[in-house]
Amino acid sequence: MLTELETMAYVTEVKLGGCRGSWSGSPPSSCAEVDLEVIEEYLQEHSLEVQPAHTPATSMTANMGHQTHTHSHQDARIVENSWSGQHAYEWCYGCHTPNEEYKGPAAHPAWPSSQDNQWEHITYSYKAPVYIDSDSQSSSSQYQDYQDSPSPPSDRGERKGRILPPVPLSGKRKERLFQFLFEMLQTPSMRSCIWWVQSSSGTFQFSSQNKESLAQLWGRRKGNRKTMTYQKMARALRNYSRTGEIHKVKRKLTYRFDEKTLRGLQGDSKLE
DNA sequence: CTGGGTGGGAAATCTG
DNA sequence: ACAGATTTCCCACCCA
Repeated sequence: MLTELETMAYVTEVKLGGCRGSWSGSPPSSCAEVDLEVIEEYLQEHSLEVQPAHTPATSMTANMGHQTHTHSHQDARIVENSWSGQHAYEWCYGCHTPNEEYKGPAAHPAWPSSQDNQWEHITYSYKAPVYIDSDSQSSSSQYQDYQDSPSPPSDRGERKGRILPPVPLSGKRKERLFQFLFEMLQTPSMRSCIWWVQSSSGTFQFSSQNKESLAQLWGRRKGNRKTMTYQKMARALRNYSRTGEIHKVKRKLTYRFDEKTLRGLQGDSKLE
C-alpha cells in the first residue's frame, strides 16, 4: 500500500487536476472525480485513528470514481468493507489534538498540493477560524441576500448536541451528517466535492460533479447497506431544515449551517 | 421534452 | 420497547 506521503501526493494530484474557480461559488469546476478510496483511507488513518482498526478495506479501488454508475454487487462489497458505523466521534469533547496549525486562511480554493500538513489533523477538532475559502472575502455580493433566516425559531432550541454533558465518551455518539459535512469542509482535499461559499455565514456548496462521491463517502462511513447518493443525503439535509441544523439557500447545491450549529462545530475544538 | 435539482411524505433501519 | 436520526423509496414540481 502506498505510504502516506505517496497517498497524499496522489490524492492531491488527482483532484488538483487543474480546476480552479476563483470565487467561492465557482466550483472547482470540472475537477476530476475524487478518489474516494484514497481520501477515505487517509481520513480513516488520520482523523479516525481512534477508531477500531478498520478492515484493510482497500482494494475495492477505482470503483467509486464514477459516481453515477449503477452499483449492484459493489454495494455488497462496500458493506463488507465499511466499518459498520462504529465511529469514534465525539461531538463535544474530542479525542483530538488541538490543531493550532489550522489557522485556515487558504487564500485560494486550491488543493494544497503537498504542503497540506493540515491533513495531519483532520480530526474532529479544528481551530475556530473556519477554513477561509475563496469567498469569505470575495465578491459574493450576490450572495449576501440569502441571509434570509430571520432567526431560527429556536425550534429545536438549543444545540442539543453541542452542550453535551461533560461525560467521557462512554457511549460514543455516532457522527451526524452535518458534523461529517463540516469535517469535509475543513478538509482541503475535499475541495472538489464541497467548499465554503462563505465560511463566515456557514454557507457551503456541493460540487455538481463530485457530490455523489462525497455522498458515497458518507454512506461508507456510516456503514450503510446500500450506496449513499446525493439524493438521499440531500433528503437528510432537508430534514435539518426542520430541526434547524442546516438550511437550504436558494442557490443550487448550496446550504447553510445554522448559526448555532456552526458555532458549535467551530467552538467544539476550543472547548478543550 | 429532458436532465439536474429540490421538496417531502412515509416506512424501514439502526443505535443508544 | 422507544425515540432520534437517518436511510430508502418514490413521486411531484421547477427550471434551464
